[in-house]
Amino acid sequence: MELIITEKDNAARRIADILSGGSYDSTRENGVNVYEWGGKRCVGLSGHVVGVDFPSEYSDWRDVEPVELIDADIEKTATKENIVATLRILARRAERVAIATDYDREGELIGKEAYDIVREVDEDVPIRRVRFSSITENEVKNAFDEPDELDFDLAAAGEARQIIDLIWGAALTRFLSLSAGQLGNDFISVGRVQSPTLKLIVDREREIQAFDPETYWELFADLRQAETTFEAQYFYRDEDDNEAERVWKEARADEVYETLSGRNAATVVDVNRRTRTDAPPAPFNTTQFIRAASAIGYSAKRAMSIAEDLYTAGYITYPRTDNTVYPDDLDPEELLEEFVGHSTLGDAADSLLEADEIRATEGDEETTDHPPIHPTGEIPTRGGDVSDDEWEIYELVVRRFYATVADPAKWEHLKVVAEVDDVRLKANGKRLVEPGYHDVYPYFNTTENYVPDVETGEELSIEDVELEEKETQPPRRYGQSRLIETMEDLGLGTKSTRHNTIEKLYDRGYIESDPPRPTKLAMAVVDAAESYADRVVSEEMTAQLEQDMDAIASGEAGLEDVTDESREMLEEIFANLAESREEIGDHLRKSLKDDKRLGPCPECGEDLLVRQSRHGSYFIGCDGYPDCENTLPLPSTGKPLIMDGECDEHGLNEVKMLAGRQTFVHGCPLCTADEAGEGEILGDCPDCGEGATSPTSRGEGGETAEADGELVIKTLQSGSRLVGCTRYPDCEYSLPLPRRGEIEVTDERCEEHDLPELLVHSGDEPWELGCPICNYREFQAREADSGSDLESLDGVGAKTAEKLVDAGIESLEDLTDADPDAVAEDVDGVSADRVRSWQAEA
DNA sequence: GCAAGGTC
Repeated sequence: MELIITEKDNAARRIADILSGGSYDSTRENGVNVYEWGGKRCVGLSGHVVGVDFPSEYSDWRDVEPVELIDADIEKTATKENIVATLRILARRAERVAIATDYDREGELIGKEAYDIVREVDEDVPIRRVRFSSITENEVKNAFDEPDELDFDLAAAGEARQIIDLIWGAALTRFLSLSAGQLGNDFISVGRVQSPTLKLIVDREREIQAFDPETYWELFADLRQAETTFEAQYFYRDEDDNEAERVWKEARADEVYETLSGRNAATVVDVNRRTRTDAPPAPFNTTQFIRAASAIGYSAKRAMSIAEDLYTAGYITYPRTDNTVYPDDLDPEELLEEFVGHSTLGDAADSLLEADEIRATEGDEETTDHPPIHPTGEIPTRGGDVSDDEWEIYELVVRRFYATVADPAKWEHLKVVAEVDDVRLKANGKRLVEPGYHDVYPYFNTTENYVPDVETGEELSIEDVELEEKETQPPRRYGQSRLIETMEDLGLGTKSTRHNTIEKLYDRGYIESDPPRPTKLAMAVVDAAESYADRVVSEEMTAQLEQDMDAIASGEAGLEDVTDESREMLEEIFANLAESREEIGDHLRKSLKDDKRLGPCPECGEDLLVRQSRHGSYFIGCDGYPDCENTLPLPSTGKPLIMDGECDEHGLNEVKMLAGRQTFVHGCPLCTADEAGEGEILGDCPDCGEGATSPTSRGEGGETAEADGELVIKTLQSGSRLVGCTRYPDCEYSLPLPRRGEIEVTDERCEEHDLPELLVHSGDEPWELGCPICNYREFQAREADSGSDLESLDGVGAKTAEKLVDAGIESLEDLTDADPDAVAEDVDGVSADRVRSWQAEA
């Protein structure tokens, strides 16, 4: 029997299909799929099935000095025991083995791990390596016709990385955790990838904190030609012909304002027209996919999770790839034909097929493991096979593929300069004269700015002059997708790990909110690392490791050379660290407290801190405990986040409760503690409260407890409100509330649902909303209707429409009336420019 | 209960 081993089940099935001509049988052993046909068995691993770790005598953090880990043995142990067991059984019966893991460095290491498992049970069976850059009939058959040998040097390069990452990560993580007394769940982690990533965020925050805003002025004038007016901006040109719009001296700004206001016409002195070609984008790699998904409102984690589901279901190709060049075997024309006749994606495919020649764009990176992300041609049904969110992501992938085979777009730029005495005004017009790929890929901003045709010498009347005082802005925080792009540029992490690394920073309490902001703890960890172990917060460590791995792979260096040198460097770091252990610990402990501090305790003046009870629920307690027993309650939904804003009355920071889509602002905990309405318990949750029968599991160990959900009024981050369950996200029961007006909880109770009747104060007369459940049906009808016409806009799907509705924009009419900047502020992932383009469309 | 890298 010949045994074929692949990196994942999906690849095993496809290879079996190709080599067997579709005639394979599949069985399951230990929960692992095995595909068999004519004397062959094919089994898929699940990535790494063994992992490196220290022997068990090193596992108690308090018993082992972290420095001892540097020279500790490192063992390989099975992490996927069922797969390893299956592999052993199959290997015993194999006469030949072919390793067909992914064609990249990590794939070679995973192949070597399989090799070692096979060798344990059979010293002699021939083991070959097959390499192919895509799973297609040609490539796979050729690879199996000419099998190669495993590249042990390349695998050793990967092993060196494993060893170095483990030693540095574990030793430094334990050191910091022990120094601050943070053991158990709240340990303080450090790593080759996570720490430089955290430093990016921390450095940006430092710039923001050090930023000193400067005042400047900008001047605008509306110019009119016949019936059309357009906006022009004052600018000056320095000796080097650099143009600048910002005026730094108030006197000069006033002077220009006087000149413009005192005159009623400007003379056109220059008209400049040019066309610009706007090339279609390259195929999607993971990073660019995440970026595009984030522009339509998906977090990196959510985008990847949906892409993985779409891949598993067979609708798109493998979502973890660096490749931006389609392989030769992808025939774009054939793939386009799959979409012909489709209700929403068909027309675009038709129009693309009309071209004389279909050629795809190419990016800079061509790799051998997986193709760029593209649709497979298998099309799901919206609302049936896939949810609205999944469809939105699927459509993005399809349309990106369309864009890569579409024509470039053409813009016409028109720059007009007009003068009033020595004051120059400029208007930049742009028109999309040939939409090209924008027709099939509506995710980019295509806002036009209309400036009429004017001629040199023409007189334009000045309609309106504005002088605006502005301030320079600090640099912006990294958004998740920008962070992932920067990581890629710096070589940090891989296509498969970057988004996980960011999640890890959230989990460790290093960053909060979105875009991520560093906690005090994060600042302290980066401080400490910069002072004592600069390497581990620098991208240099990865760059050096890459070089070392290349040296191992090419045979110029041995694994031991590289790991020994790395161990020596870490020894030196520990020699310096030892004396400063207490100092570092104090700084970390202080920062941990700063992250929890709300302000002075009204009873004793010590600090009020966010604390967690033994059961896991959050409350506010005094640092003076046990002398001061003052406490304040917090809502039971979500995780508290301390905001910058302070309550004028009590001097305490306001609190926001983070709970995904049900995130809401709780406010000053002292004000809200005795305030009626907000946070007040209305009654038991019909889904999971007392009286509801379904027992729900919670807490550690998964023991079941009596359900105890209660309904409260929440104000979400977006400002909209709802009646939701305190056990969200475990219980998602919710009832809608009107967007406007103050809600009063009355003493009347609905007999049927045992909930209070609600009164809404908006306008002159309060109106009775009544029992929120009784009103649900009416609301449902209203909500179902609202927002639906928004989806007619280019690039607005259910998800975006929902977010617009949350922000108070329920119809095209609302959208037209809205201020684009305010909308961009309120709605994640929507830019003011995009709003303007919708307004133009509406 | 440490890392980073696969995969789900």
